[in-house]
Amino acid sequence: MRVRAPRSDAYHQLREAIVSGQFHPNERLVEAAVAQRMGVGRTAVRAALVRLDQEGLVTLEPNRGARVRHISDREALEIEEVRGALEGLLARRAAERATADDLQELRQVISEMRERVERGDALGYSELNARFHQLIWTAADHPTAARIAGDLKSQAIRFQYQTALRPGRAQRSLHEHEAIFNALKTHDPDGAEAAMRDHLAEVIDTLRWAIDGLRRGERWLPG
Amino acid sequence: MRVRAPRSDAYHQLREAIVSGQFHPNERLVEAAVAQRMGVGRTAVRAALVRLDQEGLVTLEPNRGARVRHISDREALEIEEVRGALEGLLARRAAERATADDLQELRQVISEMRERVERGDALGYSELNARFHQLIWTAADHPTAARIAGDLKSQAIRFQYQTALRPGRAQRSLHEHEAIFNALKTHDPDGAEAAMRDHLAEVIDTLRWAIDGLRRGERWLPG
DNA sequence: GATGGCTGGATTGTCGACATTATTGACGAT
DNA sequence: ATCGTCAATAATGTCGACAATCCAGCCATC
Repeated sequence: MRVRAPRSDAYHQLREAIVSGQFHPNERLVEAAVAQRMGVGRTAVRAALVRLDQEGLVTLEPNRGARVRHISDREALEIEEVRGALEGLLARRAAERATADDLQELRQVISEMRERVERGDALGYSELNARFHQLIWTAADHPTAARIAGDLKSQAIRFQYQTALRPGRAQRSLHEHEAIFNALKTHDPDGAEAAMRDHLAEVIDTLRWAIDGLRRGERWLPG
Repeated sequence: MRVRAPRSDAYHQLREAIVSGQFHPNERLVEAAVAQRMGVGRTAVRAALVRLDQEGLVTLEPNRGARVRHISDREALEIEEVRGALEGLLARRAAERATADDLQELRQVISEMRERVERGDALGYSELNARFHQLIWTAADHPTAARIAGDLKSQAIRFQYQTALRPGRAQRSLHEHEAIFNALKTHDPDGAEAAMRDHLAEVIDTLRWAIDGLRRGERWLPG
């Protein structure tokens, strides 16, 4: 088995840079500049841009180059809706086929989440949140749904803080996750899907609120 | 407004060729050959292949070139499951916001479908089926979900005959579509989603059956 | 006969050069 | 001042050539 080149390849490097926010939305990505910055040829950058365009992280206009894709508020909500539908499916499947090991790991994550909430560590909670969902994807064993859900998550990443850091959100989120876990534990597909959909519906509501708030000029971020 | 170049571009041409079955699954796509066939340069073909790879119609292995992606039976089922989830969402939204015009068009399609079923025109029915779903996407006004559902449909196209031409399938399919339409007509989101999910679940069952049948050597296609 | 390395042909990957296309800013006419 | 024209510049799009890689068939060896 061959170990893949760590991350010298342009696609992963550029993808990481975009997802981690090193480029602003709508920022232009000039091929030559990007190529130099990552120490690869322009050819590789071009290929990466095409992929990222198809993936929705970049927009590519003929003869006008590439920009980091700007996700509108409306689109962010759409993305979360689709994620809700997909994660519902994944939760259902996970409830059907989760192994004892899967459940054990999930239990652990839940308990760590509880801890983080108690000490008010919203960022740590957010990481565990991601981990929780990923464990479900693994248990569900449904590559098609998982791949699409992953792509969507990357696109919406810019909005995650607007929900995660909302005061009081973590507590409710924890309850929702516990409900999901309980359904998985008892291998209850309908329950798991319903709990997951409830959860994502809450996220969407929170996001909608946050967006409306921002639009009205409200400021709630620390600092 | 600018009219886009009809289809001289490699991506659309190649995509069309693959979706319409001019290349077999697993067939190798040699860049030079494809380029010549479509009268474009190798560069354009390369770009097209990268896009199609990301889109799931082609697999691209480093240094080993491109092949038409072979969708396994298992994956076809997965794709239909995801489509079910997405189309459920779309149906829900369509029920919420379908205009009188949308409903009028849908009514028309349904009545043509009825006609086709009566005269046993399975292929004509299949076309109307596609049209029906597309009208729902339009009414739902949800670009994100519609785009993804469209991509999935392209991937699974090879399997559509295995359900559509199954004897007796058309009648039941018609009933299911009528149920969906009734829910849309009364602006009943829950009902529309449920009806759509039932419909896709039936499709999946049929597909599962067809696959098992083929595996046992059964032949049911005309000719 | 099976195994393992070698070689030639075919194919993909990359680079640099150049053509094509947008964009910017200056300049002059109205 | 405003608009349109036009040249200068910067970036993208395309091509051909070459390097790197893979693969099939051949041959020597056991």
